[in-house]
Amino acid sequence: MDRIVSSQFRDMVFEIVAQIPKGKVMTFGQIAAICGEPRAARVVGGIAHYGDPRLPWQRVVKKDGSLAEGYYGGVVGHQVALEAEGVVLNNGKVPMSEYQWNPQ
DNA sequence: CGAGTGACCGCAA
DNA sequence: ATTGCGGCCACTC
Repeated sequence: MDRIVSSQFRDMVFEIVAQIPKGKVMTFGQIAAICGEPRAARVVGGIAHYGDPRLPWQRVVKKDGSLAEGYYGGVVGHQVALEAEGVVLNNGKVPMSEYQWNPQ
């Protein structure tokens, strides 16, 4: 097991999001839980907003499969970005059972 | 430096 | 099913 010596919640989220493969999506709560704080889902959202816009935050969605509201262009732009990645949305939501990715 | 906000999640009524 | 509240970390003013 490799431990992230960065010891920064923010850096941890960056690594995880950056490692999400194309066509896959993760939830804020899931990422936060992997970072060690299953209740800091909101922190991930804040980091996403103030973090590196170059990271594929578009692959990060809510726990129930709905999309983020503060993404560039709104939920509409978010949906388009996901479809461009090869993710098919159903009823405006992502079938997590098929696209939710779990880090090794 | 202090206080407030934020792209969420889970539970309770 | 819907609404309201608490909780965590980082960043901005």
